[in-house]
Amino acid sequence: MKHKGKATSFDIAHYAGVSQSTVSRALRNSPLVNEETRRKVHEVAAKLNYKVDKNASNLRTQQSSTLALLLFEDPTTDESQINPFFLSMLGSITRACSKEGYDLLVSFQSSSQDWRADYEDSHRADGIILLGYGDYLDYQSRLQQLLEQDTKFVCWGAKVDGRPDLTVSCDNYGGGQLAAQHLIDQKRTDCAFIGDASHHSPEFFARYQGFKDTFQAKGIQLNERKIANAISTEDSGYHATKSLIANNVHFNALFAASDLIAIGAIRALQEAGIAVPNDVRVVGFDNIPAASYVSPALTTVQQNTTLAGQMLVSNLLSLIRGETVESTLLPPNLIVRNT
Amino acid sequence: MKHKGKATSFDIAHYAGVSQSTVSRALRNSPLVNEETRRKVHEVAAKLNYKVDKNASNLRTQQSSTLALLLFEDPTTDESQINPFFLSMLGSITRACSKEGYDLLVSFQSSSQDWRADYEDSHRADGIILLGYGDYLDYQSRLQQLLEQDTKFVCWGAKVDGRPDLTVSCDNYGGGQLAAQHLIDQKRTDCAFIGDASHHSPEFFARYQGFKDTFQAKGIQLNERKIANAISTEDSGYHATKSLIANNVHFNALFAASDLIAIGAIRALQEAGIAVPNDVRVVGFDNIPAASYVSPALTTVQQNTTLAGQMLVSNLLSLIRGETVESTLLPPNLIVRNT
DNA sequence: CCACTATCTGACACCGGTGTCATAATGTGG
DNA sequence: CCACATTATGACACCGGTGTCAGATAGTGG
Repeated sequence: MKHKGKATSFDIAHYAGVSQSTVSRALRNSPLVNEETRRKVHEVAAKLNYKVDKNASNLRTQQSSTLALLLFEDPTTDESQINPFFLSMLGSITRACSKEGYDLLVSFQSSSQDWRADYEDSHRADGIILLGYGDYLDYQSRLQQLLEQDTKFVCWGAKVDGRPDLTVSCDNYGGGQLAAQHLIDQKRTDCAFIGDASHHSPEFFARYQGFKDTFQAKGIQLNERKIANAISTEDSGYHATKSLIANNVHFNALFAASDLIAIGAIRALQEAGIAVPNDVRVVGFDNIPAASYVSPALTTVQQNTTLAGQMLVSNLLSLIRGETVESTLLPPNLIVRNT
Repeated sequence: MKHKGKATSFDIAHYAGVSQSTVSRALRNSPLVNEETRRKVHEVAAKLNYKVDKNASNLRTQQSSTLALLLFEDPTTDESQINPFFLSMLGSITRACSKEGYDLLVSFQSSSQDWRADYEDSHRADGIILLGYGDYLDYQSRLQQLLEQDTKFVCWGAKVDGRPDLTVSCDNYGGGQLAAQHLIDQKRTDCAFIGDASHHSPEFFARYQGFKDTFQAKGIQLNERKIANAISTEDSGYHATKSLIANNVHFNALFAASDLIAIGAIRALQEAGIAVPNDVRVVGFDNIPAASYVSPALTTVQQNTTLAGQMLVSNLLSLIRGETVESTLLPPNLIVRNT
């Protein structure tokens, strides 16, 4: 009775005394099959622990009920740590996929050469989610390529003018405004910014713009000298802040383009004997888990990762179904803690 | 010239003026095909942006070059947060997979009913990695089922006697010893333990045993009243510690079964006006990213997640290839910080 | 009782590759 | 020049499902 290898629909057909076609229909609950027959087939299938071969099924139907997630990070990041913000996005995307009945293929783009966006071409996935800060290598030209190949994909991250790709992102500009308004309310108007004030990372740039513009609207100009560049790591934030301090730059508030940067900045400040929040108030961005654990607990702009994951998945599925979808901008949220 | 839909090997064959069989061979660099022909085929394939259809290929070869990762957490955990330790394992597993040329399917087991370990049965994956603390629902009986179905899988977590599954885990017992020895060296022998001292979670239990036995070897008996149960969340650690304090339990050291618990415990201690590390020294377990960011920085037992991910993948691949593999025990590592 | 419809089932082509086998073309030694 | 090995290629079955079509059976109305 025990076969070598897995049971196929032919085995079920044999034991249930029907044709293989009927087995296939019965298992997918086609209305064409008699109630009695369906019961019988299901029963035999359960007994033989039969599972539909997804490869055969996908091959025939030309779709995979699978999405692919491409996760890429700043190439200068060492390989041991992954930005916790992306990890929590990963978690919410996984959950959203499974809620929609899709599987998720995950892939890191750790080195430049293995840009593996061919999941759709090879019929492994019906669509692709791109997750990462958009300053990765020749990101732009690669997106262009995907568009030309008519690959279905959604990007996490800032919408860039003139790029017709579908994106889901946090309102980074609005988040910068929130941070600025909070500091203004606290009467801290002598601000430093740590992140990337150039166009290099569209997300960081938008955060900076919203921040700067809000101050400007109050007649306050941000001082160029109080801007330091950093990528999104604790270490980078630490060193950027240290160099500000070493250059005798003074400020009573600091806006960091990400929580990791903020955490590094706080460490640098504390080492220099500068009290947080008394001497310098700090606002971060992302609301990563660690933000609430550090002490003092970090005030930060929250990105709703659960919603973001759901929107990425549902927008992508709409796109795949051929519906017209608009890029989505999610409202950020200020979490006031102790910095 | 532009086809509707993706190009197939027949299209390549047509344009290259050879048979489809030859295309297939040429693209897989079979030695049977002439150098000149191979070049020509590759050239046409590149021009048409051809990618092998993985479904067809997998169907024929009966393997998928894909592994599946089942991530399950304590069912009481709310769905928004995922244990950061598992996230970093996820990261290292993803990297290890891609290094081996395998893709990774990720799935959360958030609710009880959707135990989807059928990735192998449905030929979606060649093997399965199970990741989670082993107190998930009727975990044991489900493993038994996988074994009976001859599914290829590896578990992260404690090796349980009499269970013939392949595991990779940290030496939790040894980790408990490290923590104990460290506290003894610091002359802190009045210890509390927060975690799970029952057999419920084999990992936590082993950590507790190693800890307890080391003290016992020095003639010190752990006081039952100083043990509090907690699952691996910050909140649970916080409440467990709070209840110890409320019950007037005194101690000058605390061993937490995980970093999240330790972070929650520190919060409870600090709120109660108990200084860390002066009044109570704290040792955690896992070395999650946040451990180094909290203040005071957490002393903890590190699990080498990079190595763990590599071992899980390589052991699973060995198992799939039919080689005999032994369960692996990874050495833990004490990271002394400021608690 | 026949014509016609509704319901159910089986035969068969097909998805796009891979592997086997037969065969053609070329080369080598006696 | 023939026997034989070597190399390169095409024809074809096959993986395990899904969808289409034709046909069998039962049911209904005139």
